[in-house]
Amino acid sequence: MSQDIPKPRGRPPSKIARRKALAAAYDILMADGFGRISIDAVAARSGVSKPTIYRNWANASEIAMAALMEGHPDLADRQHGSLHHELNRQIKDIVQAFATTRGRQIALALAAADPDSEMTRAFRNRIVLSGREAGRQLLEEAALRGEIQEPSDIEVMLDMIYAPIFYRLLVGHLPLDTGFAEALVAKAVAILNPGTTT
Amino acid sequence: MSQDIPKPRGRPPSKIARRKALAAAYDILMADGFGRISIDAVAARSGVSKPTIYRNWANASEIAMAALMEGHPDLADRQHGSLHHELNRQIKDIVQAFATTRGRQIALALAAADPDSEMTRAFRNRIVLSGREAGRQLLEEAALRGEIQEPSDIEVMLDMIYAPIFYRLLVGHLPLDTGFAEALVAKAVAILNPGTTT
Amino acid sequence: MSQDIPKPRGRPPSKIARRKALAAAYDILMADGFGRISIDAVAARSGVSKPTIYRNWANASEIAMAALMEGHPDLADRQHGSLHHELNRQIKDIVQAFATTRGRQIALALAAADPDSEMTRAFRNRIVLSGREAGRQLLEEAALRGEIQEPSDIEVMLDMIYAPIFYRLLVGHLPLDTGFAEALVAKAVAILNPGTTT
Amino acid sequence: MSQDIPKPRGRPPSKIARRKALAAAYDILMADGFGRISIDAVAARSGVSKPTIYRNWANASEIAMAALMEGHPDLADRQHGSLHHELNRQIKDIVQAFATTRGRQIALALAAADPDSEMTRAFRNRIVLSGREAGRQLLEEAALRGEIQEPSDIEVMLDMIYAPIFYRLLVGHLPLDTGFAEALVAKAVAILNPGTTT
DNA sequence: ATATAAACGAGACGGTACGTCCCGTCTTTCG
DNA sequence: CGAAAGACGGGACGTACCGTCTCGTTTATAT
Repeated sequence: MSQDIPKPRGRPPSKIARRKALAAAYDILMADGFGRISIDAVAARSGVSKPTIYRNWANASEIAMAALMEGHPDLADRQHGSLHHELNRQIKDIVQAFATTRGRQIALALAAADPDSEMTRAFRNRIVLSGREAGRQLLEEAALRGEIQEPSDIEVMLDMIYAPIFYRLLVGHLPLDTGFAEALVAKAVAILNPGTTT
Repeated sequence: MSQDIPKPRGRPPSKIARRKALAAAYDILMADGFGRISIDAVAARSGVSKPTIYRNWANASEIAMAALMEGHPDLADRQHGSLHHELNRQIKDIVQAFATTRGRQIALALAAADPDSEMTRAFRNRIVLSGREAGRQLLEEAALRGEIQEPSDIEVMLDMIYAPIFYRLLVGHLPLDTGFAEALVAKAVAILNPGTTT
Repeated sequence: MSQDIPKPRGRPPSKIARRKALAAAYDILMADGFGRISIDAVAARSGVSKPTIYRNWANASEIAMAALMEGHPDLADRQHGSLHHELNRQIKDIVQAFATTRGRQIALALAAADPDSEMTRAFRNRIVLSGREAGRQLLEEAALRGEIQEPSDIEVMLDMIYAPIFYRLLVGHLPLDTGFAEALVAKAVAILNPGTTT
Repeated sequence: MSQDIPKPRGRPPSKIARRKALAAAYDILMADGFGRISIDAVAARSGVSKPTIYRNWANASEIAMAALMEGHPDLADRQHGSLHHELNRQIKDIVQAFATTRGRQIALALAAADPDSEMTRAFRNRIVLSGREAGRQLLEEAALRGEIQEPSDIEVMLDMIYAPIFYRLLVGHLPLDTGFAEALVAKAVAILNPGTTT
């Protein structure tokens, strides 16, 4: 039961223009940082006109988020292994993905974005919360396997695992590295599996 | 042991101007939000001239952070009680302090600030990390009392306790309320005191 | 033999904005003088934005000169009569045109202008030197009629006739009036037609 | 013929400060031009404080004029010779003095100055009109010697001789050089001494 | 084929804010 | 007690982007 929209009359939106704008935005983000992105800069660098950019995105934050979402690595490729092992692998991946220029730009983009925007919600879900959701699955499966008890307050638990990554990235008081990732996972597993001593 | 700085020669900086500018900046933050603060707006609202503002702060972010630091509640007034009780009290205070317009502006200001600026470091230490440092003291004292073991990886532990507050504030996926604070503390104590079941 | 300029692509410059800015600049010149003109003042008075003004003129001097050129009376309407008569009429016209607020602003604008600017050259030719060029024609025609000899050093001769007007205007040591104009022409004719006694 | 002012009461103004300010102003004029002089710049370069400068001069134009008057060459050292010879010598001196950076700054200073200021009048008389007054003396003496007739309209005559120098300096349509000086003098003498053919 | 409609680039528009410079004044300390 | 030092309110500078708008052009569908 496909939707019955009559084919639009005029010239269709150019996907080439869209792609060129996104590529230029991404380049600017990597080269100069989120604070230097602007519609004018994207237009100048991409050769796409400002009105066309505004037809696709509402402001500079949105095109930045769109550029950061494009080609975002999917960290959800789960495999079989112990919870500790799987969580360790995932957290390390996320930490590595965020401990880059790109990660910093992601954090800045999220902070600057209009929290009520549709694009912001999509960005938040696709980039910031996707790892957290994958983590929820890991926990639920581990509980099904009987590896851990069904955790109470799972939302809080997930925040305690995934928030520190974002926190170190933004606050910058301590490094965001593999050692941190391992220690974080160890602590998390200690709560989930109270038998083990930290 | 007073420092032997020779008295400065010229007209001293006007503390009145400083105060007026900070007050205007604070008002703008509360009324319109961090994204709408600007040197022009602060100058217009305060009656303080733009050059004078620039003599005191380097840009709009800095005066915003300064305004948010001024009169910041000191959450470090420790008392005696069990770790759980004290931590609960402190986290609830912080959550209440941040679950306001002001808290949101603090998070935005920190995210937008130049991470290498002196003012940013001061802001981070005074506002974002001060609660975390007080928490470190609580943990260390509890260990001395034998209430908990000396926690390994204390930095990661502290991040797991304090990061989720900031995380919910910025990401906004779940509410930042008293229930959350209690659950957070319960989880933290469970790690620190492995005898108890979650 | 029309030029083959391809039609310009984008939105055409608004002639209304241009006109409004020039009118405001002219008003300021007449009311407050050249020393008080500024891009900010022109923008405020005209309702035209500063960037638009900068798109049309490089600085305050240029818009002042442009405003003074607009609607400048053409003093070159020659008629038939003796050299003395025609020169007298022309010099009197110029003196009258310059012995006003507008004349004073013209002198100030020329003195303050960047001497290498294109606009300055146009202004100089249209306003300051146009009378001098008309004078050159009068002299050449009088020589053709045999009324005077072909004057040697005609450039110096023209300077001697037209410089004193500008000189009195700027230096202000003596009035710029009709009597002066007549005496000036009498002297000039005396050089050109050496038969007559001064 | 000393004036009878009662001796001033307090500490006399520092002539050293005055001199340092004037020297700095002169340096700026020569190095950067009239358009770049400012009280701030003079204060910074001279080490003299702004209030002290304001005690001596009313604004930047005045200190510029004062600096240009200081050490101004006196072109009035008359000698004996024919009018043509003496006038030629003087005009050449003036042209040489004005055909320099300094000459251009003098013209700009005069154009920008408040025409009603006392300092402006002094500057005008000392710098711009002093040559003209010396020229008047040359003419009067030549008339006494019977070398020329007593010229009618001597003010206009003087303007015709001295205005073209200033005119070429400011308008810049033709060079200000020795050839011009000689042609100018030749024309002038031709009027004053109608016997000779131009 | 030929309208017609929509998206395109180019580019000017009014507007806001930037960060700097200089003005002329005022307040404080020093010699 | 005047000079020096230096901050003050004020105002203009020239630039960068904003988001909108008018153009003339191009590309597609519908007649």
